[in-house]
Amino acid sequence: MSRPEPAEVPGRRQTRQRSAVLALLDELEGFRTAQDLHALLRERGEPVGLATVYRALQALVDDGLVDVLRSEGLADGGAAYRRCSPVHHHHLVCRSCGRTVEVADPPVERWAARVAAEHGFADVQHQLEVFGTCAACAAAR
Amino acid sequence: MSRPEPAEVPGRRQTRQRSAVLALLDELEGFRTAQDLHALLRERGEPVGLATVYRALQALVDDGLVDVLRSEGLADGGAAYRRCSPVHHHHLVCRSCGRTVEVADPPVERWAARVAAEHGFADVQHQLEVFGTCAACAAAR
DNA sequence: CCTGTTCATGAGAATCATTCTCGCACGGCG
DNA sequence: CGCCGTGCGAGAATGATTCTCATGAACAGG
Repeated sequence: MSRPEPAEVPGRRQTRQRSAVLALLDELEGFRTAQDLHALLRERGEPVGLATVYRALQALVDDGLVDVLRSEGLADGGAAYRRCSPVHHHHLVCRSCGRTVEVADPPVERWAARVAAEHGFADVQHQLEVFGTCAACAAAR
Repeated sequence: MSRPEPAEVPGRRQTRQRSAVLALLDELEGFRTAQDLHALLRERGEPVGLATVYRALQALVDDGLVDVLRSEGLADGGAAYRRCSPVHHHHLVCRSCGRTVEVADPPVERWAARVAAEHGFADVQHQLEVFGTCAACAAAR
């Protein structure tokens, strides 16, 4: 109950671990699981606790700096994270190599809002992910 | 209103438990978790093992008779299942009561295919879910 | 209808990702 | 410089899903 700042970004403390997580995400191109990121950090000689990685990722998601993916497009049971631009967008993800392209789509935004309104739904939000096999992976196969 | 003749798939045995799961799903309108369905079945006096519910649901998903939802729009950590029409469609889900409306959207289909093609992606598939608060729930609040 | 083979079932254990607990260390500010 | 509160880390706890394996039911052939 001693929470000074509710939903705003309270001055997140700058720590070595948090910076390391963000820096790592900046270098990676596809979605990675928390466990994955944790393993990568240790390999790099950045000892970070697993719980800390989860905490950092949640904070980053809350701050809108990272996107999370829970679809079955990847391995089951694991949420995947990726550094993203803060503006609303969707993802085109390679099923095979995980490479991701951010795409915007104004028409879908409008469509979602309209359809929701037609059915009496308010406070609308939506999720759209497109999966496929990228050119490189298709060629390799 | 709907034919009581579920698509029987070769190699799939018809058992009391499997029928019970499918019958239950036919009556429910929203997405339910596996644990939820398990509890409901026991209440109805249909003793079914939890593992069996999971197996039945997976089989139904494989056969395309049931849709699965893994988004964070609902209860945390749990996949939700729902009886669905076999044709491609998307869902408009009430965040509060779980009521679901199936919606079709040809424009999005075309858009997804086009965007994927532009980036060299093949074998495309997509997922789109819209969450909101339905009229009834908004009024109740 | 009867019987054998095979696959499904069920109870509980195992697995796996994620979250929580709690004592300790460190960042930031006075 | 020293305090206060937040972040950290290791391991335990949680909770959903999957696996194991002995038993029983479903279908096919006789």
